[in-house]
Amino acid sequence: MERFKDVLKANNLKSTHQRLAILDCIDTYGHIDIDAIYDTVFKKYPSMSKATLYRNINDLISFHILEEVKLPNQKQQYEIRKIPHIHLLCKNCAKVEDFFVETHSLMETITLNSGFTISNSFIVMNGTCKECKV
Amino acid sequence: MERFKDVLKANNLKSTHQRLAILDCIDTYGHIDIDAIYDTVFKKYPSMSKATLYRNINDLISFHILEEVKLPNQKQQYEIRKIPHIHLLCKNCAKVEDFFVETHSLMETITLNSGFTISNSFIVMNGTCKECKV
DNA sequence: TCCTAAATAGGACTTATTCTTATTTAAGTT
DNA sequence: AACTTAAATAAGAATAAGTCCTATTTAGGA
Repeated sequence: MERFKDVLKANNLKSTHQRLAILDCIDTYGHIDIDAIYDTVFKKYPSMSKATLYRNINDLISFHILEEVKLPNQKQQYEIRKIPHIHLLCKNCAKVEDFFVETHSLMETITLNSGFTISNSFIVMNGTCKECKV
Repeated sequence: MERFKDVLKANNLKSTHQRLAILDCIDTYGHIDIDAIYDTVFKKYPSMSKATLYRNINDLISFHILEEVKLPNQKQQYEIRKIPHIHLLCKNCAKVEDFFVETHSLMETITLNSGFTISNSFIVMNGTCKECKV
């Protein structure tokens, strides 16, 4: 929790209960959509309005504290910003797993052949996780 | 246009004017969001309702004739389904470019190290296109 | 403890999407 | 070419998602 206070302070944002609860919730779940955040935080702060949630999500994204996670055929999810990584999505159980892998050579190939200067990438791999395999 | 009639027929879907206009529009633009599709098709068929557009987009996706294109910080776009490819998004001019590149070795690395069985991937590279570079 | 800019609550408002039903149409059959 | 019918559409109601407004509250520095 303290780490989020520091992050907020570093961005001149006040550490309100709502904000901390939102960050804590997203951190706990790893990847979560807006309704699930609302349900979770609402249990702790029943007075919190949806407007507050939406506003905070948007603010935290623009301060690069949160990041969108866009998965195929799913509602948008959110995660705490961390070291660049890709997402593995299990088609069976819908679990989302972070995975750290070097993508430089792929980016280089693309840069060389496309003329694009690539700064960052968003990669989702769709498949079946260990647990769901027979 | 004939090719779309064939695709629809192969899926037992009727070739309505609206459907063909939607497919033609998406094909022309390459990547386009729902409002832009509406504006374009509406010019040709002012009687078309939004419900028809939404219904068709969803149906065409479930028949794998269309695919979602989810880009960072943007409204969802749609494209005609084609050979697997990745998307290059220019941060400057917002242009979306299709790019064909071999991703097997990356997928293999991930499979080996994660235990996931990967079936397909969604890759977006964010950067600056040729034309927007100085 | 005081002060003030920032943040929240709550509801109004707007935009996005889906649902419902009467009407129309594509396309196969005669 | 007319007939038939299941599929598709139009139009608007209904619902869901997201933003805006403003009076009140609060975090956090002095």
